[in-house]
Amino acid sequence: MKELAQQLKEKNLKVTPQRLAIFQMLSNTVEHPSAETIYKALETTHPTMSLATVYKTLDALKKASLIQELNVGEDCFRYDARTHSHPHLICVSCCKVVDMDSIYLNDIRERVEKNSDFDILDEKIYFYGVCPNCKESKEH
Amino acid sequence: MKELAQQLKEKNLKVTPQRLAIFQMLSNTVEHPSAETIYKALETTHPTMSLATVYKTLDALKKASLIQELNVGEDCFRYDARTHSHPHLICVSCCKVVDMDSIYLNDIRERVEKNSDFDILDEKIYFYGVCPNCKESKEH
DNA sequence: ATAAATGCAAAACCTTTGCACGCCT
DNA sequence: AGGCGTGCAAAGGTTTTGCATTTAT
Repeated sequence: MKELAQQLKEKNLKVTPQRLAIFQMLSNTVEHPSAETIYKALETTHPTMSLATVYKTLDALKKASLIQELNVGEDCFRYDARTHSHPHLICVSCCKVVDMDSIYLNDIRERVEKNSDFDILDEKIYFYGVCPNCKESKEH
Repeated sequence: MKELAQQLKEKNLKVTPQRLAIFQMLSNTVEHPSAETIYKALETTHPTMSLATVYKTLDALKKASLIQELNVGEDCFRYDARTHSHPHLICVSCCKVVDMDSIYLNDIRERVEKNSDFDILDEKIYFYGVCPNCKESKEH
């Protein structure tokens, strides 16, 4: 994987400790955190960083296509450093958001383009259900 | 189509002029309006109706599965009286939201269930692109 | 040097909530 | 009488904005 700082530079974004910390945190998690969650996770290592900076950074990264924003139907956005379009599975019981490998739906964009008059640029696919963990706990 | 009032009654929702107006407005449009848009659209016929009532009604209809809530990535929700799960096409240029016939993606839930350990209950599928109208105006 | 990023506070925005009043049975 | 729905105002929560200061290049 390319150095995160390098990726920022290529998009003409100045490399600041705050941006690196946020980008790195997002790159190393599978949790799809919200702005608030990111802010709290970095509180100990970056105690002076403000929530506004988190929002501004997420906006910059999003516009640079270095991260993507998720809308799973909550009151806030979540963020994902995997920018390649892929479906997400959301557990309605524990609210966990899990990545799904996009290969299983590889052909659907093509199908949509064929059956609509839109030029498709992007897609967001969310499946809601019960995750394996929660299924198990319900059985007990 | 079943009478709207009848549908409300079946869900143990009292039939009020406000609820009927909102439900009817949603049933007769393909525009996927937001709460604010609904409120403004009904302003002339129901001048005393408050925005809070719109929100409360939408919540009641949603919980009764008479409408569904859409998250197309804007700052507010949109609503759709077609409750059968179907993909939506969003024009990134004019922000129009269009229904797509779900038959074109009939098999995907099945595929997701087969390739994940989730029990799938619902899905939200959004495609972002340029609609025919906007494609045309860009060419000029 | 200078253009951009940060941090703070305030504002904006959508949505929810509390409560009194009204309506209908 | 009783329970629910409405409308108003206020509150809540997330996100954005303005501005002075600091920082990166």
